[in-house]
Amino acid sequence: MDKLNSISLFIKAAQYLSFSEVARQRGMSPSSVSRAISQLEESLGTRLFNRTTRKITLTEEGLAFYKHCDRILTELEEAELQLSRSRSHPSGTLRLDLNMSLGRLHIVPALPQLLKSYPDLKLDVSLSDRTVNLVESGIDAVVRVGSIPDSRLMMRRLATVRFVVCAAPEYFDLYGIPKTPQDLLQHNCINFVYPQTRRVFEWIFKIDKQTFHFPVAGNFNLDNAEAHLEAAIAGVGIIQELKFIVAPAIAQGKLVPILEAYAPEGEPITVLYPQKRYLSAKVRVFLDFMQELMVKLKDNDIVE
Amino acid sequence: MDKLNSISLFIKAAQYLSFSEVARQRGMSPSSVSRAISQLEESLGTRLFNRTTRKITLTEEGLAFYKHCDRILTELEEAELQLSRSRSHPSGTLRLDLNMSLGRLHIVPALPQLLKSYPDLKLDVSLSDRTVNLVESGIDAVVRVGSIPDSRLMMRRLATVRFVVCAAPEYFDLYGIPKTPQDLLQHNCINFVYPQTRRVFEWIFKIDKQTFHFPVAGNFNLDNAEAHLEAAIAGVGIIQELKFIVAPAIAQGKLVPILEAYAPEGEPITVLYPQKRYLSAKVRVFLDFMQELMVKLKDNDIVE
DNA sequence: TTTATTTTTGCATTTTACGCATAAATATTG
DNA sequence: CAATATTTATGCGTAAAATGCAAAAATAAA
Repeated sequence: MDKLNSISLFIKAAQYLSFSEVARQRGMSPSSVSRAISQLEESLGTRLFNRTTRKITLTEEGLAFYKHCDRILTELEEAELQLSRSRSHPSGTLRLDLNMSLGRLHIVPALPQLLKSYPDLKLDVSLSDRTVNLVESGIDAVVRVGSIPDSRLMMRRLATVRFVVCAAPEYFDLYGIPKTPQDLLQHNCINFVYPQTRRVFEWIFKIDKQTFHFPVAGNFNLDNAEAHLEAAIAGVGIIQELKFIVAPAIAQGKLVPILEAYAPEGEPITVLYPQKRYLSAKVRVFLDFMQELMVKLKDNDIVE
Repeated sequence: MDKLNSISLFIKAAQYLSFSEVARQRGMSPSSVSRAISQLEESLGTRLFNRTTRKITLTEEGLAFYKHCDRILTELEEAELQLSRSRSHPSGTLRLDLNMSLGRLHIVPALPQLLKSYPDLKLDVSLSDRTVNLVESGIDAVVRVGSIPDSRLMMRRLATVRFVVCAAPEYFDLYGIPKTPQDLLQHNCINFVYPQTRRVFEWIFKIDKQTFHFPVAGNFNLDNAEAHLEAAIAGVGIIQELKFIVAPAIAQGKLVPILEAYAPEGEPITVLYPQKRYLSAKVRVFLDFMQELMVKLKDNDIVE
């Protein structure tokens, strides 16, 4: 018999001074109660009840133990209650690591709304694109753009974001508008370099439903997506960039999209979080928040 | 797995952040630890650890639960420690019910010594000769003189006390000294009446190794042993009384014993206490105290 | 890239718990 | 005072649970 259960039975027995009554209330046989208490006494090495075949009374030691244990069980219940509360009511610190660009441009601006909805929630947000160890770093959720290698983490695919090829209208005025991917070879294409691997991002196009990786040339390499954007706005050259990065500039007429017929499959926007079972409230709430945010972005035609 | 054990394992795991280490320390297999924690999480409905196959870290909820439970387990240990202390170190109130005469004349005067030896001990003493229900009345031990009907109580026979026939020297000066029990029929014998049953105590003698009950006559009946004694000292008549009652008066020459050759078997002095298992420290200490007291009485030839 | 460590899971075995029937003892009731 | 009913304790057979081992999966370290 579970010691904690024995103690719980002991407490009831001490209150009702009857094993049978406890047995009735707990839906078990009187013999089980009797045995449970006996074993508890054995393990404590102390007799808790004085017994006759018809009556039991607490020994002095039993009374002392009862007072202790009553409080202990209450505290344990409180501890469990707090857990179940934190399960339904998000609180504590939610630690996030967000894709640099998506985070800065779209998620972080929306996060105050999340805090407003859950006043007990605190946020600890980092922006990066590296692979983080959720377990070690204590991070609760990670948002990434692009395909993710398999891991033991839970993944939820939120949306797809397309690549857009574009440049400043001034650039096109000077050098003309490419009509096919091949035309890009005659243009100054600003390459993006992955900060981690230092490898140059290969432009992608879809021609007749087939996807092609397309090395392009240029005199300006950058390893930061927003600097990449700024360079294009400045008229340095053409870029292929994720739509959520260039969308505001396009809307403002600072950039003009081209080659839309050759747009490749988009990249997935994914949120990763530890284990599925017993998802904590704060992570659950963040997942919902991201879903809603994606709906808004979809409405604005920024993601799909 | 016992929930309390699971919690204990959880606490160790939270401290070492390793199931294997806990398993080593507790001499069990890592799989058991893993399963115990999993089941605890299941029962709480909350994930306590973030896991990889090589590392575990506490979740925020796990940390909160850890803080709670660490204290709870400590308190439980304290409760058990207190029990084991009270088992070895007598404290609390020792409730006694003592035979009226033996209690008043010999036990109560010695009890201060017991209190001196165990400063944490309190005494609650009643003097009576009735049959008491130890369980219901909450009495820890009862001292009785005379044979005891079988019961579920533990009995320890401490000594035997003889009956003594005696009277004041002034009485014998007036009426002569009886030489045989039969001679008593010519004397004024003060009868003792049992207060409960109102039956007259029948004098007992041993003649040629045979015990005889012997109704004697008199004009003075009493239901109190010490009043009985006082009446004899006053020279009213002859009494047959327990030795521990008359011994001081005999020692002082106030009473003179007679018919010692016919002295019957004595009455047992018995201490009764509940159940044998897990005898509480205070009762154990009282039993020892009574043994010692009886040794002294034996040395003074008051009991045998 | 290889090695070693750590968590997890399936499986066979041992241990433990549970309820029933029964015994023992004692309040309660007529 | 006797009969009845209630309560605790125990033996026993069955059912459930825990345990350790072996092996798998995954990852940190070398």
